[in-house]
Amino acid sequence: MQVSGGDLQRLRQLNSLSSIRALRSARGPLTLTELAAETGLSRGSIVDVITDLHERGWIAEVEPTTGGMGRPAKRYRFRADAGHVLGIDIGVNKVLAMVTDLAGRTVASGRIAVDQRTPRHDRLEAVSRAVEAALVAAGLTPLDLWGVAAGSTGVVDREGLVTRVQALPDWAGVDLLGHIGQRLPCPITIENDSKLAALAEQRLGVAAGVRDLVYLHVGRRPGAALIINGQLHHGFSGATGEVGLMEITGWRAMAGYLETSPAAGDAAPDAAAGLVFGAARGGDADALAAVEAYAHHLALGTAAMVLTLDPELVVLGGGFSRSADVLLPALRRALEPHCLRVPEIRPSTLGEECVALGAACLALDRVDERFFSPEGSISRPAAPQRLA
Amino acid sequence: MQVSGGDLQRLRQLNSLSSIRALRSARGPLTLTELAAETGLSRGSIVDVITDLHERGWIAEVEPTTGGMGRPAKRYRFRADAGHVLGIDIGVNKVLAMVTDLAGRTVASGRIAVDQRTPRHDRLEAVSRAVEAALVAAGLTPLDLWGVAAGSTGVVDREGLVTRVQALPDWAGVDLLGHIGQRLPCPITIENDSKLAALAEQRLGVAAGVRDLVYLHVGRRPGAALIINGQLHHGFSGATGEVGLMEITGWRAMAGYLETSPAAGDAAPDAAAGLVFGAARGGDADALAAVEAYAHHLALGTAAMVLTLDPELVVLGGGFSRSADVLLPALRRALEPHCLRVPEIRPSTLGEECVALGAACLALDRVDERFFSPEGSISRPAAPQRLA
DNA sequence: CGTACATAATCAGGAGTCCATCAATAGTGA
DNA sequence: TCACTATTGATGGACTCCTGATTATGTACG
Repeated sequence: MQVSGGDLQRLRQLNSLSSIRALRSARGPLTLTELAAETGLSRGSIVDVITDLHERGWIAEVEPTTGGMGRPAKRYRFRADAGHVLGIDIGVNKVLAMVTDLAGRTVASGRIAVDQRTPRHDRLEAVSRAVEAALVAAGLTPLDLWGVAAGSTGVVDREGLVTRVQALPDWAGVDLLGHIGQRLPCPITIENDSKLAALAEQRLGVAAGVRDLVYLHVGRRPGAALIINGQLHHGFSGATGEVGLMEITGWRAMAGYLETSPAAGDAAPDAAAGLVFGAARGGDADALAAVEAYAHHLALGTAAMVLTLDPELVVLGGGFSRSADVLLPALRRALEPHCLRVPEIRPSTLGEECVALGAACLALDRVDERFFSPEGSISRPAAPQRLA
Repeated sequence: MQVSGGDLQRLRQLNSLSSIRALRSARGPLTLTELAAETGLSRGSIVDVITDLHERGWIAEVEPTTGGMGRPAKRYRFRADAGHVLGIDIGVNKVLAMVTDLAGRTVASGRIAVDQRTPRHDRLEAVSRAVEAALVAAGLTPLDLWGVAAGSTGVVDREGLVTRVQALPDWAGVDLLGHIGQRLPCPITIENDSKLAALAEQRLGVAAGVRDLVYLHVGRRPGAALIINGQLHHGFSGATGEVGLMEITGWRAMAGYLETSPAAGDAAPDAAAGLVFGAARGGDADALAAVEAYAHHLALGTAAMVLTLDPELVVLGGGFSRSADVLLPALRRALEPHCLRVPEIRPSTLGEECVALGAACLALDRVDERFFSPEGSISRPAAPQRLA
């Protein structure tokens, strides 16, 4: 939107950008003719632009195909391996660092188990070691990273400070930006974990391409996140999707219906829900009642968000979403009386790596803003110069 | 974002755009030197661009100022009168059509009183006559309009169809797009009235420049609208801000606390609220209790939206906002127990023209997209050619 | 094996836009 | 009337893009 004209170099820069965009979003490599058609530029100009991009290391040539009529065309692809980003999930039970290339493909990862009682210092230490391991596995140094994003439980404000945490006793106020920034000299973003999971689902998962969605994290600690107009909605102080704080939704205690159900027997709290969902699947009356009660309260908070935003889709993520076959129909039934139109509800597909994946997506978004947007400066690439 | 390179004309187009943007957002007229500084272009290029725009009728020259040192500079301004848009408020009690220029200044308006029982056909007829009157007053013909937007009660879907109305018995399903389009040959947008009021407040009113806000329409029929990331949030089916549909908020009946309060005496329902707010202002216990009860329920729905979105601001509009001195503190108190952070709350400032003004803003946004955005085509202006 | 055909790459000429520079112009103030 | 100041106007050079013609490199077929 804010494109601000300029001189001839600027025009060349814009055309380089269209070419890179075309190559990035294309399925496979493209010929010069295809690129000309895609960008609307003439053939001669495309040749100029592409040779320039090739020299600067942004794109690579691919073997031409044989067997067609006429002279085989040179083919070019975007060099997704020209740079890498790091996505970090700082969870309650694990720390997962994941290196991806510029196309978002996972290259390597490092994972360290922790638990709810791991003290702050040790958890931060685990972050450093997981990052280290992922970098070693990918054969990269911190200097090769173009961006980093990390997800943490709790409310994360605009400055990257964790302001409010329930799951971890000593985690509030932790300066993740500072801790990670000490080790990695590149742009860093900190974000709430549910928000990153939502982003991952919208980019790579079950909500691919959906512009407005509500992500529900169903688990022992419920959460929610919003994607509005294709973008993560952060909110003024980072506290979006916190409808669970309203007492009348009953979100704070609703997991108790599952954990204290007779169907759970005397299983440990973190195993109870799975048992109850299993029993409900088998038709157990107690279990069905517990799921019904849980869904009733989940629906109260969900309805508040759905009625507010009128989203296209609701995505069910988090631990309990493994039992979506039981939970999803119950939730839909419980939503009916509240909503004008109950949106489609889909269970998450990305599994337990979704937060780290979402973090990588966010880091890639920042890279896009810096290098691949008209406001950015592909003409003066900071990192890729080192390719040459 | 989607700027797609191109040839030399394209560059000129982008530079024309920056110049027009600079002139539009400037306080007064600008000299060529100021324009060069603003756009980053060289002096010579600015001369080219500006003479071109001048010939095409987009800008006008103003008298040079005398009294300064050196040769007096030519000064140019954007011709806000190069085009006009129309904003229409199709309300329960009135139809208001308002002609504004491209800067959003009201040029003329037409207004026709109706009431809740006016049948559909007559209300549509009133729309036509109000538009006619506004155009006559402005000295324009339908061909001079570059865009129209109209606001109606009820849920408005993406196709401009009014799908769900409570206030007007026979209004559901009305084809406003068709009715207006028959008379006015230009792009037309239909939108919900509260949404337009919210937009007006964000552009011209008390929320100027705020990116995320919740607009509360407090009146006999409550409503809400959202502005997210600086843009009106329409939602998948147009039904955003409908938290009042949740029974537990009590929005459907909360106006009853005011209308049936002993402090209202036996005033007519539409006058009761004003009396009660007045009595509350004077300290009457019954009235205070009624306001408290009203605010309690208003806060339930508001909290749902605030917790979902974490907006920077809540704007209080609609009829009851005239009593914001009483209602606003009560609402803030009632929100406290629900919210992490109670956002700032401000009463609306635009008065009863706000829906029509918001409609004009929306129509202007569409004009901006068509003419003044990189995706648009200022190079091939449809309407302004007729200036010459 | 050689020729016809199809597609791609390359090159040259021409046009449009922007920039830097310098002289000319129109005011002010002594 | 004469300096001083800031703007205007004009010229040449550099860059990018487009068009059209020419050359290169593969397949198909007699």
